[in-house]
Amino acid sequence: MNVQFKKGILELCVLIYTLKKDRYGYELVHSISDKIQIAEGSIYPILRRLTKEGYFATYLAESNEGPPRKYYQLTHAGREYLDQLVSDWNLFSKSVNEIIEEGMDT
Amino acid sequence: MNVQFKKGILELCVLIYTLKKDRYGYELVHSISDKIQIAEGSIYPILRRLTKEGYFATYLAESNEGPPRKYYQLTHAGREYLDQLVSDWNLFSKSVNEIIEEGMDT
DNA sequence: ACCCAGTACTATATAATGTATAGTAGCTAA
DNA sequence: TTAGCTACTATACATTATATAGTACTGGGT
Repeated sequence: MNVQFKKGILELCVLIYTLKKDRYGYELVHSISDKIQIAEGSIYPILRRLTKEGYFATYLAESNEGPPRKYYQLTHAGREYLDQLVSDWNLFSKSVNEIIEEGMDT
Repeated sequence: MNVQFKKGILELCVLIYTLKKDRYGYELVHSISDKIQIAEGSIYPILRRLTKEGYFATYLAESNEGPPRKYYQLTHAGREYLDQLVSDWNLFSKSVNEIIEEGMDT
């Protein structure tokens, strides 16, 4: 899949998946990859950045399937940022679709 | 507007706008900016790259409103590439919308 | 006891691309 | 003649997805 299209959207995906429950990195990679193929190396930098910016709180929890998991919990600021991103996406994709429709109507 | 969302899409926009008739750079900047705000510095590198890759043929034409204009004409390969990009975009935006719908249904 | 696969995270370097900024140059109108 | 619009070029920069490598824990097969 077109790599450039993903720019900015992975952030949105990560935030959405943490909306209903706390998630850990490895889980996010595989959940998101069901829809949009991504690499492990893409998720962890995003998680660190969003945490640094105050959109996630984190805590460690033991696992019986491997090393401890770092869980990411959406903060209030994170929720607001997510809403903004979704709104931006809706406007953006609408504009792109209009350009395509107007340009391709044969 | 979210800068990252634009990555990869400007290319698609440029190609679409040259589908019905040949265009020059300055014209493209302003046409596309009606829908998605972009800078002059974004368009010209794209035009040079797409030309280098064989998706555009170019020719100069005089203008009575300023310096000569370099027109960009979509090649057959350019048309095929555009079709591919639109197809990629449709799949991508569908996936993103599914993720948003599934994640935000309260 | 040993090795391998799967799980889980971290760190670094790289590639792609939109933007900012600056510069060149032609035309028209006040 | 000067300002403003038109039109293109070039360079440096910021952001972000990826590739790659490494650390480390668990459990199963031999």
